[in-house]
Amino acid sequence: MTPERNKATIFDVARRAGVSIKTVSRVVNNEPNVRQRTRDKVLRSVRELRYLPNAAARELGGKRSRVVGLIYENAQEFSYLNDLFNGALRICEPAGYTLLLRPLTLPDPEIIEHIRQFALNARVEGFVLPAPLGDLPEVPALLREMKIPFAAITPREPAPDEINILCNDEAASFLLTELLIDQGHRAIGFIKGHPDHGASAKRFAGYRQALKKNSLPYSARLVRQGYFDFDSGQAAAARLLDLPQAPSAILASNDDMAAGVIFEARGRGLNVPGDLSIAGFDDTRFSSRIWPPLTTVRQPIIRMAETAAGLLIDKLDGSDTVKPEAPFECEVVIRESTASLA
Amino acid sequence: MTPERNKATIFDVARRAGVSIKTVSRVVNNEPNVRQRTRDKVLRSVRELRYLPNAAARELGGKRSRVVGLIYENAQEFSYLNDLFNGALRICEPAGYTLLLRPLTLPDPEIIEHIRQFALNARVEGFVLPAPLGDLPEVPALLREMKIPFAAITPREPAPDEINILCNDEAASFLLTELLIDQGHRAIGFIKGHPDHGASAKRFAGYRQALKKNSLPYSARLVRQGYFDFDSGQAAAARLLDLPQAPSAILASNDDMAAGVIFEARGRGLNVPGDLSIAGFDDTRFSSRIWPPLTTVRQPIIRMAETAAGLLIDKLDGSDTVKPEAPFECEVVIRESTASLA
DNA sequence: ACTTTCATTGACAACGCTGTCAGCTTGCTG
DNA sequence: CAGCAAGCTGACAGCGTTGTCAATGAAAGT
Repeated sequence: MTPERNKATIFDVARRAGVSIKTVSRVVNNEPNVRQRTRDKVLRSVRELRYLPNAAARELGGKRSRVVGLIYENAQEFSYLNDLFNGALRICEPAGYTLLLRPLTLPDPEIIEHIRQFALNARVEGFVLPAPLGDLPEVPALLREMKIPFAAITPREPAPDEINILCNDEAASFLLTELLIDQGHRAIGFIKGHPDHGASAKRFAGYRQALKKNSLPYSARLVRQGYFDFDSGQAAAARLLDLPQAPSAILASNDDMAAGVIFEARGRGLNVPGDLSIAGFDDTRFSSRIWPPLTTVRQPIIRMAETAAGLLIDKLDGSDTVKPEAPFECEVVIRESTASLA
Repeated sequence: MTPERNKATIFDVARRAGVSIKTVSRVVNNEPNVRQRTRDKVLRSVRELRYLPNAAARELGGKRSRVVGLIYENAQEFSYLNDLFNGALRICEPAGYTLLLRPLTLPDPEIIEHIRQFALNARVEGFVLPAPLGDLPEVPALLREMKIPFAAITPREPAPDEINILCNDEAASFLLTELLIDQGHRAIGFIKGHPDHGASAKRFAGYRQALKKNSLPYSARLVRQGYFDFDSGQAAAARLLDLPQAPSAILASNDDMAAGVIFEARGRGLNVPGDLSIAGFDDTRFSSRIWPPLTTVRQPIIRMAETAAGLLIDKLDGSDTVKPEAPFECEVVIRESTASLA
């Protein structure tokens, strides 16, 4: 069934270069102890024959599959997943690694078994582990037990000696809240994110800090629990707007929920941002395309995914240097869903 | 680097079952000519040892990689891609196939080379080929030349003897247009989709048919070219609304463009659907979450992807029966962006 | 009972690479 | 100039399957 492929094998290359197959192997794998002249000869031969090592033979002989797994929660924002995948792929492909995706549906009592099976079946050498999976304690635990390295993207509790890609959510939330305060808002509603996501707590913390720094009272009535989805945002907004002293601005912990807030406000005939300012987090594809376009915070997901994949591959390739990365900077994007209090 | 894996090999299974490795191989691969009693013995042994065939050895020995490739245009709607991937994965995984994704950015003069490299590097045995890639003549041509089977999803020109997954876009477009006509609209604007997509022509054809059937005049001024993206939808809407006799309803060839139309209408202070009815195609994740929720058409993408992957795998596994599939039915979803003409 | 036929089974050689280890060169050192 | 370490190279044995083909067993025909 498999169509005809690149026929050249390591033997062909070796014969043409007048060396042994082992030497070709050394050159192809960038191993030391090959004279420069020999190396050149081999490389020329490789080029001329368009030699491509057979991955199956490589794995069988060498015990390395060069497969990186990306597991993710299926309910995640598509644009987040897309950025994640594209970023990781951009690194894996040129490095000769295969990137394999595996969606997971939460909550899932058998999630551990699913991941284990995936790792075994696909012979995954290392995982990219985006939020919120890195926040479930059992997932990192499983990978440690299986001795499979992973790069966690925005985990709640970054483990030292492991690869962690962080982002200063808290600072961004602080800035966004201050923006609203600067615009004159005093009663600022806040919709929390899903409690299983590490980011939720950080975003909430930034909100509280900004209130404190600006000597505004914190009122629990102005804070509602949401779950990162549109519906929970809408429901939370409904309850906030029903308040006797309704907020003049609402900060939602992501854009999906912020869209829900806009939806609810519109349904009540409220003018956004005239009657209600709304801001979110994430800057998804639609954030700039709903009416009004959303003030939000953008994470450099693509670069974060690239870095995650890059560090992971370094580790798989045997580099022992564990350089802790500085957190990535979020960017506040100001659009038309927020305005000064008249 | 590779962590310890399932250690049992075919030899272990064979020894335990008291047969030769070849017999185990036959059983595992569902080959004929094994007595039922022997088969049972082997299967029990497989279960007890939790035997999992080593994919690398399998490929090396047998020339079959069991890799299915899914190439797609990176600019596609995320929810479309997500459904595509999830549908295909749902079939591939249990069938023992690996599903590999490869985004492509259009236009790309080297697209052929990119696909060729991907097919070679990843040893892809068969492709799932969603629109609009199946509509570029060179892509199917390349795959035919490489003798790699593929399943085309909604191709413009379905080739006989190949796997084609179709959908009655035209009929759906017809229904949607008639819906607007029934609501009393007479001047109905239409925004065409990207000319490289086969679906664009079909959706336009359905629109024209509905006008004709209802004896409404066709006016080229009411038709604008779009490119399936938000901005082109907004721009087209601007020109339609600038018309001396502006339409009272606009049908956009997808929801992204319809969102652009809503955006433009809002910017002009128009009330949707009071002053302008708007409908789209695709029912993306946000179609029901913008204000007002969009009347649109939903394709059963997941089922289409499942069918595509299923038929492709059947073919790869050597089934020769080429059963032509009936087109999938689209579903018109009526929401609040359309209303009767006052 | 004696072929003949076909279903069933097994022995063994690929498949294309990497790991191991031994052997051959160099270039120094004393 | 012998002696030795380090650099370089190659021979060869796996790795865990599947493909091929020969051997065996059972059923059927004469």
